[in-house]
Amino acid sequence: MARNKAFDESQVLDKAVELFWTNGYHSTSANDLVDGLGLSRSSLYGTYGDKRSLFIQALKRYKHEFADGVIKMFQETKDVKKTLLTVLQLIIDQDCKAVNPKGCFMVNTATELSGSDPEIAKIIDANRLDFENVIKDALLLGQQRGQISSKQDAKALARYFVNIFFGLRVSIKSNNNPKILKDIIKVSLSVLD
Amino acid sequence: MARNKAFDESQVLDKAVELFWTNGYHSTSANDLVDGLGLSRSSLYGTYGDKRSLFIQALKRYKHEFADGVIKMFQETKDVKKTLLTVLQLIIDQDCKAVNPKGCFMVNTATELSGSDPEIAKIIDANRLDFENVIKDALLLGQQRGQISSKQDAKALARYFVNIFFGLRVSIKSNNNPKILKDIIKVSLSVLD
DNA sequence: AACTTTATGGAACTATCGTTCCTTTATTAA
DNA sequence: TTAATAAAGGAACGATAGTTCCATAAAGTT
Repeated sequence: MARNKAFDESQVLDKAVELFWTNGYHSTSANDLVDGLGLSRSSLYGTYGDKRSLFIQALKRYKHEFADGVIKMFQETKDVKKTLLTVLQLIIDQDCKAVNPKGCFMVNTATELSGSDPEIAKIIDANRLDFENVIKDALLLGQQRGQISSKQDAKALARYFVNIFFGLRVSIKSNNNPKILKDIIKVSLSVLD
Repeated sequence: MARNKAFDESQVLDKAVELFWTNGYHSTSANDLVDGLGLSRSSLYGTYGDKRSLFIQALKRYKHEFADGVIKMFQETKDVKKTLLTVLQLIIDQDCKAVNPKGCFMVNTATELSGSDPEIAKIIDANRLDFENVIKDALLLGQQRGQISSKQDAKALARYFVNIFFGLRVSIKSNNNPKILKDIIKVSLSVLD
């Protein structure tokens, strides 16, 4: 019937994630997208809609590509403290190697757009809640098994750990000194003892 | 010799803090500044230089107006745990009342510009270090007095608390539900027991 | 092969970006 | 009161923003 697209739609979306993640929404121009994604204006707008729409698609893809993997780790955990350490270590490793760390796409977007775009704020808080819930379940299991202290409420602990993640993502942006980050992780996990 | 300015230079800078704090750097246009500050383009550029220069002046003013007050609280503290609670409560109160919470100007700027502007990243990390140091001293004093546990290193604890602050500022941006924030604070402070 | 449909390339549009410049107005020292 | 200096107002600048449109190219259907 008609001509085929000359690009892989989801592959291009990955590049969009990269661009928006690195530079944020407002600092990524339509020209940057055309150059970075390697397709023409018409294909861009024809396939993904306008800039904001593409951004939202990229944000959702980020959730599936990165956040969901971490969520799975908590769902399948045998030792929640170990998993928390692994995830925290993962966050650090990702950005400590980098020359200028990207941080977390969700966190970056929260500070840039949550105040002005309620739809985007909703996506971000839904992601936050997913983490809260899965970590809560993992902590509950750990408490039942006696692997971690039961002194504190699992839900409160889960909220606390999500907050730790958020903080680390910010800390890393202006100072990715591993020593500082190691200190933070060590103290953060001590609430489980 | 010459005509006087028709505006209070530091009062206008306060308005600039408000604008950049609320909307960020890229989302605050030159027109927004002209409208919001209430002075003409020529006065704006003549007095503060270009947009980036004004932004940096606003960021530094924010530090003096807001951060320095908190720093003083730690310097004069008699009970570091109580002061930490007060400050955390202060952060929450500021943004829980608001319709769309502004978060922290430093944190917002870290995620928006630290990756692309090293000079600004330096200002932000200097601020972070100021907090780390003053909280560390306060914690040391608390440990010497036996008011808080000495199980953990004061410097590591201080780094941890700065990270908690950062996290809260992000958490608030997309969900300023006080219950969540209360949970976070409660668990966060438990490391001092 | 003709027709229909969609993708592509790129020119072009309006609006807005940050900034500059010039004229007019005000102030104060001489 | 005049000369010197700086502030204010606002038009205007070139550059870039995001987006649309149209002519052309390609692919599948009949």
